[in-house]
Amino acid sequence: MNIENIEAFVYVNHYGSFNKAAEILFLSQPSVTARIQTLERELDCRLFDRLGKQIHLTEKGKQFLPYAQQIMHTFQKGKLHIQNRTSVPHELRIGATVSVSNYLIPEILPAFRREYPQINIKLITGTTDCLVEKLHNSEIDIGFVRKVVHPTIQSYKFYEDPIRLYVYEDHPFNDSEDVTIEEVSRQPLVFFECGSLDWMRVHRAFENLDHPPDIQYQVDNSETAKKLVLRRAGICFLPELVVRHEVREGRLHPIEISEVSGVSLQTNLIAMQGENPLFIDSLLKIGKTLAN
DNA sequence: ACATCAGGCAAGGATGCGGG
DNA sequence: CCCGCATCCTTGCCTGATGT
Repeated sequence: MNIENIEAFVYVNHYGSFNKAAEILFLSQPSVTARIQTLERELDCRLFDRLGKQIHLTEKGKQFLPYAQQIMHTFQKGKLHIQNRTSVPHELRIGATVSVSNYLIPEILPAFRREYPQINIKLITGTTDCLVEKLHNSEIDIGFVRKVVHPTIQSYKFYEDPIRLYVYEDHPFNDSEDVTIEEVSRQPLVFFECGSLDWMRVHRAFENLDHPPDIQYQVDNSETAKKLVLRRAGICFLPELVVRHEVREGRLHPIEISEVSGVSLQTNLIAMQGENPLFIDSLLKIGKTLAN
């Protein structure tokens, strides 16, 4: 058995391309082909279906993949363990937006540390643009940001946070069946402005009305917005993560508004192309558990 | 010295896509 | 529909490193 062949298999599957995997592994593409073929000979089965330009995992490939990932994972952990005894501890520098830092990071990092107890984590908070720049300057290894499209950056959908209207404990909307955007517009509103494209849908919901919404406070900080609602200064559209504890304690209540149903705030995990794939895989797995 | 193996280069076949 | 081009993977051959 050869760890390099398994590594090639994991990377080819991850990138869906022999070429891309070769680039990442600093090999020529024929070498990757050779590694996959060697592994296929060793396992006595085809791992990929080559359908013209596209490749797909075969059934056997799908069955083998979790074992291959496990081997890679264990190897990486072992390597880190040995390295940590002789060199400085490994550090992972994570960049995150303020809201991710406040609400997602505390949920993610304990689980991540359980997987990589040897890794020290450094958290850097900033805006999406600022974090993208830091990633390019190698000041951070990975980032949790809003949507980013850039040729040298790999972006993964990490977490989708539904946006709902939240009201305080004894607000009249708690007893209403179907609250309309028209009724919302007549209530004192706290407007949390986060600048994301998805957020524009909340704006547009008010545009069709014949009068403007009663926005009494416009704030750029979700924590401030939430506290204003808790102090009954108004009601507010907020991402679910921001108010999770208050909803659990019964201090805030979500109200479904059909005009803005399905609106959510997307958090993406970004890294430079091909870097830190194992950490990314682990974090994406942790991200999936958050959604449940 | 020879065998073996990994990896690179170049050529070739297959496929996808856009334009005429 | 056909053609040209780009892209992707495979194959054959060569080279260099390493083991026997």
